[in-house]
Amino acid sequence: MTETAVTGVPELSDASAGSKSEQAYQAVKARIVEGTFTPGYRLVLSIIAKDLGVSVVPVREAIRRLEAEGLVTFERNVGATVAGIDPTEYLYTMQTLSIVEGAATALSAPLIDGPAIARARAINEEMRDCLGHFDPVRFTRLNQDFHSVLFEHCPNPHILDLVHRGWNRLAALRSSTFRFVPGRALGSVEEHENLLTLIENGADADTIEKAARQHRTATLDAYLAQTR
Amino acid sequence: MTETAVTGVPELSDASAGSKSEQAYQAVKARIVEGTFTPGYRLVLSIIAKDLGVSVVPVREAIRRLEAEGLVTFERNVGATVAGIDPTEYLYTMQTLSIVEGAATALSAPLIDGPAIARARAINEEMRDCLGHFDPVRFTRLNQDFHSVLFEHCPNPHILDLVHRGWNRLAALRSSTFRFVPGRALGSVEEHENLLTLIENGADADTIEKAARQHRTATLDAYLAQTR
DNA sequence: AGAATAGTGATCGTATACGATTTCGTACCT
DNA sequence: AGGTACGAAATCGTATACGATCACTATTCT
Repeated sequence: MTETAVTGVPELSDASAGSKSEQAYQAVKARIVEGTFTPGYRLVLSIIAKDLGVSVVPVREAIRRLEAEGLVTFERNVGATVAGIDPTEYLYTMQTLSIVEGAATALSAPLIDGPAIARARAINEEMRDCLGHFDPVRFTRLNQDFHSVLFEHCPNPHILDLVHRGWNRLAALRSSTFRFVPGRALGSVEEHENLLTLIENGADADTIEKAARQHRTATLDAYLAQTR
Repeated sequence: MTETAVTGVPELSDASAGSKSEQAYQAVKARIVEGTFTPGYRLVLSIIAKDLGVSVVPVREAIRRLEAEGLVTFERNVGATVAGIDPTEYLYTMQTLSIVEGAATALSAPLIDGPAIARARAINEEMRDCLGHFDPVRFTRLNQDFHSVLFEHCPNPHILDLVHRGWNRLAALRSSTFRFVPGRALGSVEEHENLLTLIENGADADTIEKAARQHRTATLDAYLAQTR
């Protein structure tokens, strides 16, 4: 019926994946990550089903999958809401992310070649440019690109998956809990450069892991200092 | 005739939780972890539904949740099978587990009090006893108990969750891929004792993390040496 | 005989319908 | 006036039915 009733969110049914469960999963996930559905938002199965032009069964399945990823909380006979209102969750997520990102960086480091480092460095310089004009969205996106380059050859897909899940959680939290910390951005860029140098020089895994971990921890500390 | 069919509904095995999705989830998960459903086992929705006395919809949902946890692989219009036939998966899982267990141990260490250490040590001594009579099942169970004591006060639930997921994956793999390595058991017990001493003496987080990580890595190495 | 193809059975995918549970508003009682 | 009990609306939970897709087999053409 209401095929394109949802405007402003173009790609919902055209999601290349075959099954409607998959479409629903991708659609809801995208809305959470991009901030359309903010933490605490009530996800009513029937409404989402109607918006997406599918039945409730595939939507229900999608919600459950999102629950398994920690993006949604689900209560029997009550309903689903977008997770992540609690600042404590932010702390847990950042801590976990510091660990898995550290490991992912250390594992990837030996496999990063010259061109990849050059690409990462270019992205980082773009980030440095961003510092002048206040643009948190762009900065965050570039930050993710930077780390994506570092991880693209990570030999352990499980760890990479954990990193992506952490990023998704953060994206969901960002819109409400997390606020861009201006004073932190410069340090972040410097640490990136630092990390690249370590990788270039073939530093040992332990050093790289520690540096990557602290890079994430520093962001957490900055957040804590700001909210105090 | 079938109007009062409700009275004759057979028990859903050992299920306990409320919704049937949950029951199906727990039931299938238990069968995978305990080894009734071995890797490669074909999970036909309709058969499982019939076995459990429920419809296919909740079973389908349960399977998808298990897929998200990595215990099941699912292919559209083909079916679901118990995951984990690939030895490479074993490697990935062990590597990931070494990282998250290491972090969990380091985070928990400062919170482990005297009685807990005593309990862990008692379990470890039981494991030492096991070395004489060949009993891999009991050994594995005690090993899990040992680490559970260490982690029971882990301040970050996300990390703890990752540990448990890893354990579940291993349990699913164990029955086929993994074989008990007799020569490794003694080393494992020694490392446990080592770990306890470190914790008792208040060693710094880095040392403990590294020790815990190597404890897991050593098992992986032993497996690799054996299969060569 | 070998390969391509059409037919058949099995299994998944989703829509619809109905039942179960919770929540919230309203009226009643104390 | 405050609290409690009842009832209606909303929402989730699951069974059933039917359609779509895939694997496998038998048949036919070259």
